[in-house]
Amino acid sequence: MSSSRRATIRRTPRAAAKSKTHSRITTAAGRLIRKKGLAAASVHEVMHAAGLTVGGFYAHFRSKTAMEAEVLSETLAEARQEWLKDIDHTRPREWVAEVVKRYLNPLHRDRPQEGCPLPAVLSELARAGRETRGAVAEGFENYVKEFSAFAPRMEGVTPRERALATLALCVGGVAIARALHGYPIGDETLQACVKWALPEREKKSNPGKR
Amino acid sequence: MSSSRRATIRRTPRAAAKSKTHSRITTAAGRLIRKKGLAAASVHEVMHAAGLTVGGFYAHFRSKTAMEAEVLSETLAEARQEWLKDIDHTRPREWVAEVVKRYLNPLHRDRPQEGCPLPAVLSELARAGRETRGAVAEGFENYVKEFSAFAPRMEGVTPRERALATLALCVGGVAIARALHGYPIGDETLQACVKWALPEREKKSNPGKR
DNA sequence: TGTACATCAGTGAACGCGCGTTCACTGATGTAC
DNA sequence: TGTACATCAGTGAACGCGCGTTCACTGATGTAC
Repeated sequence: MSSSRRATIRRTPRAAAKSKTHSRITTAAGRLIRKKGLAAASVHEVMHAAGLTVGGFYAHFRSKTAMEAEVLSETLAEARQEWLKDIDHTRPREWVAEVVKRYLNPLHRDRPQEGCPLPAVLSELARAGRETRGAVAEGFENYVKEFSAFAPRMEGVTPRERALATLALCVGGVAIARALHGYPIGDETLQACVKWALPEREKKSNPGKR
Repeated sequence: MSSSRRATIRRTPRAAAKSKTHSRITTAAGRLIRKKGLAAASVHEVMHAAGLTVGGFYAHFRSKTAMEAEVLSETLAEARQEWLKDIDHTRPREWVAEVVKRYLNPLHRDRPQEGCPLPAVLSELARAGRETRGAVAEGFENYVKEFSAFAPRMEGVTPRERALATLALCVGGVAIARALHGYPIGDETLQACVKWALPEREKKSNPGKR
C-alpha cells in the first residue's frame, strides 16, 4: 500500500517515457487530422506516423474518439497561441487587422496540418459525439474570449458579437478557400473576407471614392 | 444503323423510366450526403434509400465520385433557388437582410438534408478530386453572381466582394452552429453572423447608443 | 548490493465489419420480319 | 398482328481492402527482500 502510493506520487522514468510517447502520438495525430480529417486519419496511420505500431494505441487512449477530442483540444489551444502571439495589444484596430490577415492567409490555407483545426474538420463535427464537440466548444469559446478582449469597440455590435462573427468569417473563408483552391474564386474569397472583417478600413485610409 | 439512330433520337419509355430512377437516386443521395457527409453516404445506403439494390448503381454512375459531383451540382442549384425565391428584388437592403436571415437560421441549421450542401461537406471538399471540386466551384460562382446582382451598393466594397464575404460568413456560421449545436455559443454565433452580415442596420433603425 | 519476481509499454497478428466495385443473372421491354 | 430474338435496367452474391479494436506476447524497468 505505502509502496503503491509512493509510486503514484513520484513520477517514475517509465511514466515519463510513456508521457513522451503519448505526446508523440497526439502531435502526429494533430497533423494527420488537420490534413486528412477525423475519419480519414486512421489509427494505423497515426501510430505509424508516431513511429509506433497499432496495438499500443489503446494503452494511451480509450478509443479513437477519445483521442480525437484530446487532439482537437490540444491543437485548438496551440493554434490560438500561434495565431495571436506577438501582436501589439495596445492598438486595437491594428491588432484585429493583423489577426484577420494571419488567419485568412494563403499560407494558412496551404498548410492545414500546421494551422487551426476548425476549417479542416468543420463539417465532420456536426456528426461527432459529445466528447469531441465539447472539446471544440471549449476551444472555440477561448478563441472568442481572447478576440473580444482585444478587438476595437464598435457602435451597434458588442465585442463578443464581433468576435463570434469574425471567427465564423475566418473559419468559413479558409474552408471555402481550401475547397476552391486552384480556382480564382478561392483566392477572391480569401481577400473579400479580409475586407469584410475590417469595416474600420473606411474611417482612416480611403476617403471613399465613387 | 438507321434504327439505332432512331432509338437515340426518340426517347423510349425504357429510357424515360431509367431517367426517373436516376433522379430517385440523386435525390436520395442529396439528402444522405447533406445529412452524413460525402464519405459516410455509402453506395449501399444511397441505393437502399432510393428503393434499389446496390448492383444497379453502376448503370447510372461511373463511380461514387462521379455521383458526388453530379449530386453536389444539383443540390447547390436547388438550394440556391429555394434560398433566394420569392424575395422582392426592388429593395436591395431588405433583400439582403431576408437572404441572410434565411440562411443563418436555426431551421436551416437543424435540417441539413434540405438545405445548402456547402456547410455539410465543406471540409471534405478540400480533399476531394477535380470533378467534385469543379462542380462546387461552379455552384458557388452561381451563388455569388446572383447575390452580387441584387445586393445593395456600398462604399469601399464591390458587390462581388460583398457577395463572396457574405457567403463565406453564412456558410461558416451555419457550419459552426451545427458543430456547436446544443451549446449556447452555437446560437450566439448564428445571431452574431446575421448582425455582421448587415452593416446597413445602423443607418436606418438604431440611432447608436453607448 | 544482488537476485527473483511483478509490472506494463509497446508489438504485431487476428477479429468482424462495412466499404466501393464487379459480375453472372433475370425478366420486362424493344426490334425485326 | 404475331412470333422469335436482342437489349438492358436492376438484382444480389462475391471480391479485395482498410477500418477500429482485441489479445497473447516480449522484454526492459521497477519492487521486495
